[in-house]
Amino acid sequence: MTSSGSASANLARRPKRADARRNYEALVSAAQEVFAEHGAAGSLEEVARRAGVGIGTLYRHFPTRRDLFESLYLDEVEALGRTAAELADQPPWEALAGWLRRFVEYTVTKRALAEELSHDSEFFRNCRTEIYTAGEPLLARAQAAGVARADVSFDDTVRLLSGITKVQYADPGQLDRVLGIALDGLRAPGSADNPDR
Amino acid sequence: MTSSGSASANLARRPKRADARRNYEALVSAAQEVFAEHGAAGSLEEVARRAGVGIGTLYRHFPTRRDLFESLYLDEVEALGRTAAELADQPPWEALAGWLRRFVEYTVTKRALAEELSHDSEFFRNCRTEIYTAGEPLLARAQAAGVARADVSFDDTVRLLSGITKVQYADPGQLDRVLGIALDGLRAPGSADNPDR
DNA sequence: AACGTAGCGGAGGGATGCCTCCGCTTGCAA
DNA sequence: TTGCAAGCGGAGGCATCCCTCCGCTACGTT
Repeated sequence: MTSSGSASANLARRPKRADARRNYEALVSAAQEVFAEHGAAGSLEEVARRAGVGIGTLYRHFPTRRDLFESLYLDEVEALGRTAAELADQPPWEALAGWLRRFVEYTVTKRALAEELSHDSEFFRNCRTEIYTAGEPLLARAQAAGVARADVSFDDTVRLLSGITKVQYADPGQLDRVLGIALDGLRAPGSADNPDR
Repeated sequence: MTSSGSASANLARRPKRADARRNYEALVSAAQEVFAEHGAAGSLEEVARRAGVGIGTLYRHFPTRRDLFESLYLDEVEALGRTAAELADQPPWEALAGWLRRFVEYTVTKRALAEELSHDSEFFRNCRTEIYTAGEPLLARAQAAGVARADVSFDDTVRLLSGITKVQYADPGQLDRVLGIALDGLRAPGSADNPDR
């Protein structure tokens, strides 16, 4: 199972022997660190090093770089889908804004995903689909309710937010401010209940 | 002259012998291509290859990677300064928006700059300063005139726009739309003359 | 306690990048 | 035309990364 994958598949891949699972987990979190720091081009040897594990071990668990990416992101992408479901009973704008905030919060530590999202691998095409399935209705609903501007596609939105995740900020507050600007730009011109500004 | 540099310095560096100047120019434009494609980590050997020049030649003209960056960006950063001056007689919002659009247009083909702008080298600190000197007053003026929201710093603005330059777009129209959203978010809530939406 | 095997680590070959060094080439001044 | 310094190219040493392979280790089972 190397390309299509859904949640259960990811779980099923977790190895069973105790030491193996320990290493697997160490690798995943080392990889998150490394890719967050250096982007998708981060070195696999550094990942192994940081996980305190031989390079051979990394390659047995993740025969290709892509396998490693999959394990990193599949869970999170699905969580994004769940978040969308949970937000369904919020008012349209709050639902959209909440989901987008979650989107940024998620990818900001994982620039590699955003980086890769435009690339053309089967796996990432699936991730894209899953994300779009989750988020697009939220935008549509907000637009239908007249609280999000109508001349914007979900794709536009994702790219805008992806960009936001890609730069470094002086402090978390700045990210919040910048994100606030973007969300505000997304808002329909007349739409009222202006919260905090 | 490897660190501080202003316009004339950059011009002065241009070599005089005909073949040398030819190579220098080929290198600069090859470097623009390569860094636009691969980001700041692009390979110098690829630059030399693409310029049709030996690697030794590259290193004589640009002893360090940074020297190469300087030559690429100094001119452009200064052009950004000049643009700010030219826009000074426009209404506050148009001046700000125009400059920011120019900023994006400029960096979008040169992600490397945005990438490096946060790093801590003397040269890029100078670029930053120059950019801030050019743009900050435009924001201040727009804020004073009540057409740009007041709770935003110029630094916030630059990061937002830097982010926008960092993702790939399906077509130029999309970049325009996304940029439009961002600029709209930057706008003061009540500010009237809504142009195109 | 003993054993079979899943799992481990890292040596090492191939590729690529960085940068230096030095013998050859060539533009141009006289 | 000639001479020579400025300029050129690329071989090669060093570092890093990718990925494979194989002898050793130790987990969990019986």
